[in-house]
Amino acid sequence: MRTKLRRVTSAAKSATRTRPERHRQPVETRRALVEAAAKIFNSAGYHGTDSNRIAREAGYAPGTFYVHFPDKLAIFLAVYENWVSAEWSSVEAILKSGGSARAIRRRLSRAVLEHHRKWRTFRASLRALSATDDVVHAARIASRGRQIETMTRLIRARNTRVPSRARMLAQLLIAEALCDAVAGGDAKSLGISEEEIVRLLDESARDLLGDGATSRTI
Amino acid sequence: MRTKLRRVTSAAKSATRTRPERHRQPVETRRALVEAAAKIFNSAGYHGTDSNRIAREAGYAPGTFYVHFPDKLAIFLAVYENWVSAEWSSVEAILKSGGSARAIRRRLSRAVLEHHRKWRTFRASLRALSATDDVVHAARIASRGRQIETMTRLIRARNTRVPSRARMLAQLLIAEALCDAVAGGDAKSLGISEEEIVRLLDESARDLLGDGATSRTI
Amino acid sequence: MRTKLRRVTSAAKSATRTRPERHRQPVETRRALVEAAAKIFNSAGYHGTDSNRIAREAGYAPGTFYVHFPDKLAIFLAVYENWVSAEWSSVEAILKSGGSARAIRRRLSRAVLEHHRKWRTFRASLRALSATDDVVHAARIASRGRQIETMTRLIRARNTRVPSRARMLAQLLIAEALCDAVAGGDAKSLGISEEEIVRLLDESARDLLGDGATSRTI
Amino acid sequence: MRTKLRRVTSAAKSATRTRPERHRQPVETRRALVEAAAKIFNSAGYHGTDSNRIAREAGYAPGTFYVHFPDKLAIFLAVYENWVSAEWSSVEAILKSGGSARAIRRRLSRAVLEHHRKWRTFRASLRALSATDDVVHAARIASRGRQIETMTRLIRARNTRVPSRARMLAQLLIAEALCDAVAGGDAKSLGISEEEIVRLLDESARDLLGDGATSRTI
DNA sequence: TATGAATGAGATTTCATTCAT
DNA sequence: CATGAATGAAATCTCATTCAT
Repeated sequence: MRTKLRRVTSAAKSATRTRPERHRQPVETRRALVEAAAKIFNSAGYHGTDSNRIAREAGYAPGTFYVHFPDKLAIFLAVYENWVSAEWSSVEAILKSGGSARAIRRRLSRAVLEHHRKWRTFRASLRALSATDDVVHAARIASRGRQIETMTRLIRARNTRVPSRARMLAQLLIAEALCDAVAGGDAKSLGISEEEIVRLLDESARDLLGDGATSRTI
Repeated sequence: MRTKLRRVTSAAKSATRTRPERHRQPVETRRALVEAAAKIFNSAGYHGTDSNRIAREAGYAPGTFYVHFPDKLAIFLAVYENWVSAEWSSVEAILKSGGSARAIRRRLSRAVLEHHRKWRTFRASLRALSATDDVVHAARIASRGRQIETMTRLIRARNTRVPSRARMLAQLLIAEALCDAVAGGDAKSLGISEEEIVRLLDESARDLLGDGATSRTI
Repeated sequence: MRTKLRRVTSAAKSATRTRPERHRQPVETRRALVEAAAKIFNSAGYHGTDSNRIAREAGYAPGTFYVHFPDKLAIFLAVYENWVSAEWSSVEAILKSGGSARAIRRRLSRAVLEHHRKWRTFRASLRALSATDDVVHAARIASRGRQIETMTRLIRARNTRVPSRARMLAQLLIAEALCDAVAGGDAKSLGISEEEIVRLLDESARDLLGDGATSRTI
Repeated sequence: MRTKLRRVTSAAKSATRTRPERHRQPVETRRALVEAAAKIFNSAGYHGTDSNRIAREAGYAPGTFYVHFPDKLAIFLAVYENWVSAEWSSVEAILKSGGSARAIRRRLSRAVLEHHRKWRTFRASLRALSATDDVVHAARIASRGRQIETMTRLIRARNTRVPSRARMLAQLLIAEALCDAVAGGDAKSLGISEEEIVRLLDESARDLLGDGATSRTI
């Protein structure tokens, strides 16, 4: 004796809507859409997100989405860009903040980890798309390039010796991998202490940011 | 008011069909489906793959898919399992092969890298699904656990000191991250020599498999 | 590795399409869908009807169906509701019309019979679904309740003594059963005169609506 | 975070199977299939029943079904025939049993009611199919004819005056309708006592089977 | 007769996208 | 710009039926 779950076509939705009193600035609309998209992509993944829902969540009608973005992929890339610059300005802020090298490195690890924890699902979608879609792949490569440049700039600003590009890329990749494992709860599920992983992450960062201690790392 | 609609089985079609002589072993059919699925998942990603196509590619009709798997996710997990055991038996074979520790480590790196290069897209889908779907996530965690056990066993067999589980997990993650970057062509696109990345990968493996050289790693 | 598959919107098709000038009132669309559904359910039965056909028949694309109804069952229930209220407003109209009790009763019988003749297949599906599906069952019970209330109201308005609820339910059931047999052509096929059945129906109604004649019924 | 319910392809099923040690009499196989079909049709309805399941439930492979029946409809009709003769032989048995007319009538009402309660869903499917499918419709008419003949024979045997065929058909229909309402729990759900409905059913039967009491009917 | 793997047509449903207002 | 009803291609999944053994 089966029965379906009726889709709540119009009731519940208005509860979620923000509808910020009909803001007429296109920039604002775009921003709202990107924000909503980021949130949904990050909880349901790219393929679990539908463009109508993005619009609705941002307080707009489905059609509005296509006024601002040619397609779903475009807004995904916009979210990506937002995301990358947010991460790096936060990194930059931390590096500019005072304290010992060790303190800074610690703050950095925490921030990066937190960032990954927060964007876990979005990042997973990014990787998957990147393997399948040339445009996303290119965007990701470009972003990696910019990450390495930023890293170079930051390290240079600290008067430390700049490592090879390969070394920097590796560091980015390792940081991501370890952060993901912690953020995704993998370590925990495997009975591995998150602290130990974080410590390994910290060690691996030592060389790059240099603090005089003996690098005995990963 | 008709009693039955006789299905008009179009004659022409059966002429075109390849129909691989109606294999009658379900195990064989299942294997063929998994094989086809692996191939397609790995080129189009999970969401770019449809069950009808898997069946067709394996030489069967759409319905046959559902005789052997309840849904697309089930075959994805089956592919995953295949994949994991294939990787580890190859690793084991290499470790059992003769030669110096360095030679073995080198062969290992190459093999793992090759494996990642080959399964790049599949793995990306795996990660993405793992972030969204509990079953996949659980399967992945379980597999990681087995990977660590296998690693422990292999290292112990070599009479080397067994590192902490955290350290082993980190090594798995790092290897994957670096391999992915090389396999995905990221390094190349960024003007970074793949060899250098491979060298870093090799160094990071040294500690775990131990070869007496000074570990001056990542 | 494609970014997007542009859908090739075949030109020719839009020429053929009837597209009833894109009615823009959802209410109107819904009505059209319900109307089409009623018609098809009533000729092919619930299981012989598919949602795409309903949409097409109403002049819409398949997807439009799901904009207005979550599934086939929902539109079936909508049709049912329409149907019940149509029947009872017609009954009410007849009871309000002038003439002797006998004349009214006769008109009533004819109307009810006609109604059943017209909706024979739909009603059969309703019964079948009601035995299998809890939601339909509940809807049917609810509707029966309302029918009894309406009946009570109508009888009371005629200053006749209101019979027991059991008696009223029985009357509803008997009327339906006899009407169905006539409407379905069962009587005829069995060499039984429809008039005689109608007369029995008429007699059985006498008590309820009261006309002073001796009730010598079924 | 969704997950599917895996279909238990081969485990649970064997539990249900009767597999009566490979009975090789085709008659026996047919009987087992009809029995299983009756059971499933009656719980899931015609459209909710699949031929593979019938076979499995009877302890056979899907193909076996088609050795004994040309299609699903054929077995439905076979079940119907079984059902009708079962009902009438039970009626006959009761009428042949001793006791006062009143007692017999009472036993009869109970038996008929019980029969309807037991076969509620099957009968609903029968009606629905009958509205859509000519073959089923014909079978039902034929069966009705036989019912009326049997009724005539039974009444004649009791030396009571045989009513008109219309009257007998009406009685069949009324009995069915009232029984269904009780069997389906409709009366109960509407706060109507089943006993009262049964009493009305009993009264309506009085005339036909005659017991000298004043007919104060429906 | 019985088997059971395979079939394939077709129904249900989704959702990125369009377009007239 | 914004709207939102409508679109329709396509994917998932079912199941009555076949056929080689």
